[in-house]
Amino acid sequence: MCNRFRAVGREELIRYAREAFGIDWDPERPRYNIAPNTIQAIFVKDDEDKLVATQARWNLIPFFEKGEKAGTSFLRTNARSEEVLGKPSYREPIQKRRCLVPADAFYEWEHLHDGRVKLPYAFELNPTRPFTFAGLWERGNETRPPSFTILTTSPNELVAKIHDRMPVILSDENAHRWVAAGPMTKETLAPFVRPFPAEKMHCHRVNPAINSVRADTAEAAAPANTDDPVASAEQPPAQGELF
DNA sequence: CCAGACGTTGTT
DNA sequence: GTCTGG
DNA sequence: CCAGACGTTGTT
DNA sequence: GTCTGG
Repeated sequence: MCNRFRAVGREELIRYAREAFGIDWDPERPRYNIAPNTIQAIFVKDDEDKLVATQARWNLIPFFEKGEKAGTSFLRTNARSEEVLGKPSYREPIQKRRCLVPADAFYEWEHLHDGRVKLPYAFELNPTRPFTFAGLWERGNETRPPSFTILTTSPNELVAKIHDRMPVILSDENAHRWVAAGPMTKETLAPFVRPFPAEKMHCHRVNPAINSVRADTAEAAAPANTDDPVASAEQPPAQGELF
């Protein structure tokens, strides 16, 4: 789960970065449909321990993967918070390269009719406002930019209706702590990776046009038109041909 | 995550 | 069915 | 010792 | 690079 998210409210995101983190950041364009392997802003500590926005690719490529095909065997867009301390890909990032991923929604799909129908939902804070995912990043090199992944955890009651995992969302207070220097142990990690409270979130169905990663538009990210097309959207496609 | 492709030969 | 691209 | 993995999600 | 499996 959580392989799509949204960051569209330019003014809100600018204000959030400045007021919550003291970061001078302008997302420049709204991203309605952020997909794996795309470049997106993350917040990291710089050499002087100051929080800054930088660009990174969503799909963490671990330091041991070299060459052209690095990162192509499978996605590392999510990292299980339960496993992250021990996995070779994340062992060092969880200690030294934690980051924040600014967003204002994430998408989840409800699968119907044996997976032939996929209904997208947007999950937002309530009231809707920007937030950050807990992320990890890895350095880039001559041929590729830095890369990042988003931690996952068990779902809260709201997300559990659709999926059995959810991304780790940080309170503003925890976001500061997340990127503060310090060793991470099972005990110190635990308070960060608890499911974000369901009562502070809400969700709604979205236009299925969002399914296509190329649909990076306000129309595709708009709430589903519940006046009519629910039935048709949920109608199973024809079951093969009858000769 | 979902959508869309899924192939070879020739080759001025 | 399975892989790649976004 | 060497070889091979190194990851997550979904499963109406 | 480092860990796991054989």
